[in-house]
This record gives sequence, C-alpha cells and structure tokens, in this order.
Amino acid sequence: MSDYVQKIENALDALGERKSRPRQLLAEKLGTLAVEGHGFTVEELWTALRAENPSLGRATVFRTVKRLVDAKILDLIDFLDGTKLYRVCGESLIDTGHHHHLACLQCHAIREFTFCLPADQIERVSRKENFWVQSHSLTLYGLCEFCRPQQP
Amino acid sequence: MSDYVQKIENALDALGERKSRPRQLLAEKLGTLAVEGHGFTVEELWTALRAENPSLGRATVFRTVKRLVDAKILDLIDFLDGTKLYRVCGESLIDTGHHHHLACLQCHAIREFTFCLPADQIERVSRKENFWVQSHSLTLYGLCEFCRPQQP
DNA sequence: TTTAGTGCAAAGGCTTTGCACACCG
DNA sequence: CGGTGTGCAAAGCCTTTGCACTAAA
Repeated sequence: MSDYVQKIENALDALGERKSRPRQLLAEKLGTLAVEGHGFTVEELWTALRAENPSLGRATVFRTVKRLVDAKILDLIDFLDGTKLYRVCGESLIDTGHHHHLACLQCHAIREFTFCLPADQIERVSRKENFWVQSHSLTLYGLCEFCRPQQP
Repeated sequence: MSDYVQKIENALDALGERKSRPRQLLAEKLGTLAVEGHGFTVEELWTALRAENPSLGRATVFRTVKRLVDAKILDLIDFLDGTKLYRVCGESLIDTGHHHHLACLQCHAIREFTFCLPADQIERVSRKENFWVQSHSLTLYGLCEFCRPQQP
C-alpha cells in the first residue's frame, strides 16, 4: 500500500508544489482505494477524508481530483445510467500499460483489462473515414462474477 | 428527409401514445438533424423548436429526449472536455448496423463508423476476466478532415 | 515574506419535479 | 370524459468560483 501512496504523493508533487495536509490525506486515501480497485465519487471521497479532518472542504477535493484526472492519475468511468465514478488508474501508478475498463452495471465495480483494439484496425478506420484519430475510449459493460447468477 | 421524420414519429408513437404538437415539431427537427448528422444539446434543440412554437417548454424537450435515448433513437456522445452531444442514431433509423463514433475534438462533429471490436476478442476478454459482457462503448477522438491541417 | 492552497458560502449549469391546465383519443 | 402530455417555475444535483485566511517554502 505504501507504494501507491508514495507514487500518488510524488504525482501530486509533480503537479502542484506544496505538500499540504489535505493533499497528504487524499494521497493516503487514494492509496487505499488503489489497492481495493474501487470506484468512488467526489462526495464519497470527501466524506471519507472528513473522518480524518472534519474541516476539510469539499472544494479542495474537487480541485485536487480535477488535477489528478488531468494528470491521468485518476480515470473517470461513465456508466450509462448517470453514474460516474473515479478510479485510481493502474497505468500511471504501476505501469500496467494501456488499458480499458470493465464496468459492472449492478455493483459498479470497475476493473482494468489490458486488451485493446489493434492499432492497424484503428489506422484502417482512420484512413477510410479521413479522420485523424488521436485517442480513444473503450468500455465493456456487464456483470462481474459476484453479480452474475451462477454459471452451469 | 421525410423518411427520417416518419421513422422518428413512428418511434415516438411506439413509446408514448399521443401525437402532440411538441412531439411532432421535435420529430421534424430531428429529421433535419439526422440528415445533417449534427450533434446537439438539449438547449440548442429547445431554442430551435421555439422558433416554431415560442411557448414550447424546456422540460418537454428534456422529457422527450430522455425517452428517445432510452429507445436508442438518440445517442449521447461524451467528449471528454465536458461537452456532451446528442445525435440521431443511424442504426435504429436507417439500419446502418452496429456502429461507434468518431468525435472531432475541435468542431465537435460526430460521425458513425461501422467497424467494431471483433466478437471473439470481446469473448476472450470476457472469459479471461470472468466478466459477463453485455454491451460496450467505443469512441475514437481526433480531428475531422476540416479541422486538421492539410496533409502533405 | 510570499504566494499557493484552503475553507466557506454563494453562484452556476444543467436537469428533474410538482402542479394545474390543455388536449388527444 | 379520463388520463397523458405540457408549460411554468421551483427545486435538486453536482461543480465551480470569489474571497479572505492559512500555512508551506
């Protein structure tokens, strides 16, 4: 766990400059969440942080989360039912490489998987459509093993 | 054009029951937008409809758009900069088949392309991750031919 | 000492909802 | 008529912003 916290702290250092108490708390919490792989809302994060520091402001969490998303430390996964959850991105923290997400429509668990659309396929679409592709997003929605009825 | 309008009206019939003036106007406007392939916000749609019927309420547009999204008549494309645009879905209206979107990050044009991740690849991920995949979303972001600097 | 960072509360956007009325069937 | 659909305005969410204050370097 300490590994993740350290890396998140380093990432924050690389962005903003100062190590404040709120950011430190946030890094610690995100370290835990990274291990568990849970998705979370800003509200949930804020609530959790206030357990440690009751005066910590909501805006601070929003501001820091935004920075972390820009820095690709956090991913934002959009379930199509209106739910949107942040998740610590394994790619930047433990070098899992290029990945996309499996999103469970029932319990909202999010998992990374490292497979992707082959580059030559993207290239083909790009040429055919005369469209310069810079990035892409791919999410598979369904049910995780805990939410699915037992298989035969 | 009339083709699209007819199909959208039919789709609305299939959902709600009554043909009201607001819904008719909305179907006509969406017919035009389907031909042009433009993405739009609810606000833009509302503004356009008020040109025909100044007393048409914003809530009506929201309510109808929501129904159409649920019915997969409209797609919602999420640019990652906060922009979200609706688009008439070719798949349900003119049977273009399974498709995904090319989204221009500059002018916010949205185009459909019919290529997709091969089913056996999805199947492989599904088995490997022990995750039952029900649906997926794939969007390619980049620059369309009009927003891109001239190629050599 | 300097200035990024913070907390608070207010303001913003966008979307939904409650309610009385309108109007389709 | 009966009940869906509508318009309006108010309320709800989630997020951002302004400002004075705190504290890191």
